[in-house]
Amino acid sequence: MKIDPSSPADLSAQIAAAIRESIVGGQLIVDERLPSEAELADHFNVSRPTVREALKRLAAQSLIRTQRGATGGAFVNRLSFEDAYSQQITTSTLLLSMNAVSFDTACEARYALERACAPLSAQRRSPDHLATMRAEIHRQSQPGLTDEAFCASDVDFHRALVDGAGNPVLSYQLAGAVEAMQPLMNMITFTARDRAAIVALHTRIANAVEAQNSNAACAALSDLEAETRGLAQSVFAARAARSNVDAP
Amino acid sequence: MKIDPSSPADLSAQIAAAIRESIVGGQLIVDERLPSEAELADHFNVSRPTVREALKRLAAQSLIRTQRGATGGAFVNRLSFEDAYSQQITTSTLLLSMNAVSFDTACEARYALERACAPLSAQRRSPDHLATMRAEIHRQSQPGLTDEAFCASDVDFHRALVDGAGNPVLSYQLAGAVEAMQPLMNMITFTARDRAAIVALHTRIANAVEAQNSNAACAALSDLEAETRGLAQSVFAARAARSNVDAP
DNA sequence: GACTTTTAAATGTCTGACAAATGAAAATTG
DNA sequence: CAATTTTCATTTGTCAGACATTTAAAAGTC
Repeated sequence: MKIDPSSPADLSAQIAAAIRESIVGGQLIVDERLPSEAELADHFNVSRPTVREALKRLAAQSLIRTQRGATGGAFVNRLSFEDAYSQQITTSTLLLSMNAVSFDTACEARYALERACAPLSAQRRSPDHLATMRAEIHRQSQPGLTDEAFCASDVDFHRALVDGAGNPVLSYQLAGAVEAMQPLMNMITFTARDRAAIVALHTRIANAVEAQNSNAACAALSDLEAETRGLAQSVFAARAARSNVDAP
Repeated sequence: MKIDPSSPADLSAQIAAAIRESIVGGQLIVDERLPSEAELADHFNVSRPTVREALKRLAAQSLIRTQRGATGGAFVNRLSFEDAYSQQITTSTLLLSMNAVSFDTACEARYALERACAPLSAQRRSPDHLATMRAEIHRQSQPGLTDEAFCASDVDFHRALVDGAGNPVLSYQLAGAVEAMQPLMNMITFTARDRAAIVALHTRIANAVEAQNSNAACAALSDLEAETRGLAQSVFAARAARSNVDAP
């Protein structure tokens, strides 16, 4: 592990990269203890604050964890699915909100991915997943539900569908696609009729999954995609028309 | 933006979380300049090194960038697709390598997701994507190619397939699934016969995509999945048998 | 032997300082 | 006056040294 002191890049960034390579490359294994900050500072010929900045960078990516005390130090962290989920969601959400990704593009990606899960979910879904889907459908039918609560329930419904596939890697990959859509969906006002249509489609999906009919599930998902995109389009069109009148 | 000095969590972690919330929540917009380190230290009642550790955490997630000089400082960063890709790949790779995810589980997820892209790719692929796929197939047919180069070419082929869908969000989501498999694939030794079978399947996929036949593309992908899983199974079985003899 | 105290090692934080980069203002020059 | 150069203030990057806090192991005590 070497760094180049004459490089224009920050020393702490270089050190973080060097250690990261060692972890990704397998030279440092899970739960192994890194040298102490003082030893690292010595090794890289930098000061302790610089080493600390490097370690904080790695901690931010959940690559290491630190522990105080006599036997403390920095340890290579086992990246849990949970940590990976939340990183994935944060990244996806920011990516969509900061890059003027159109609603259609995000929606298309999300439903394409969900249709990839549907056959597996239809095949393997547990009673638990079905129960969650039914419960969320019921919640969505309640009158007086705020738009945000409706969207949150929508996310939970789709998560149950994805988790039903019983493949944690798939669940992880889909987490970003499903959750990152929520802020976009929150921009939509759902009328009672819109909600009824969505609930009906959710019911079709749940029925298809329960009947282990993957074709029907995919078809229902496609219809839901069309419904969602149409809904968004009319909302955005109305908004654009209004702003044209307000500020000609 | 407030922090709790009596909390057991690191101050730098708390400060990072507070700023992150402001970015994700939209209080800080892209390219906006954060207060200087000295001002932040003042605001949070901590020292500058502590603030710096917090900022490095955010920089590690590409949430901010820093610039030196008179008008320098920390700026909210527009998360580029490129940055998001590489974060996604790092996270996915570590998740697979650290969590004893079976080859089958990872493989199933990957091909399920690719089949989600295939219809869109068949519909929209540009001549460029087709050319890349053909070129990689040609490279894979070269004798004397190392196993690692073969795997790298495999990844490039599949990336072209995914990018053919013309949906950057989909490409981003798939990047992790495709690239994270490479280390697992690298554990396999490909015989000439294995390679021929894979090249034949790749050709079938490319032909189907060129003919805009999404059903054929999905079918070929399913066959490739079966081929890959079978291959991995026999390799791992042979390895297990050998180690049983070596160390009874 | 069980309990308490001490101690050493490690991270967490602070203070103060200097170096280096950088853009803007001021001074200089044609 | 315009163009160029110089100066300068601001800000991040780095360093050195110190103290606080936490933690587990070692030493001491009953």
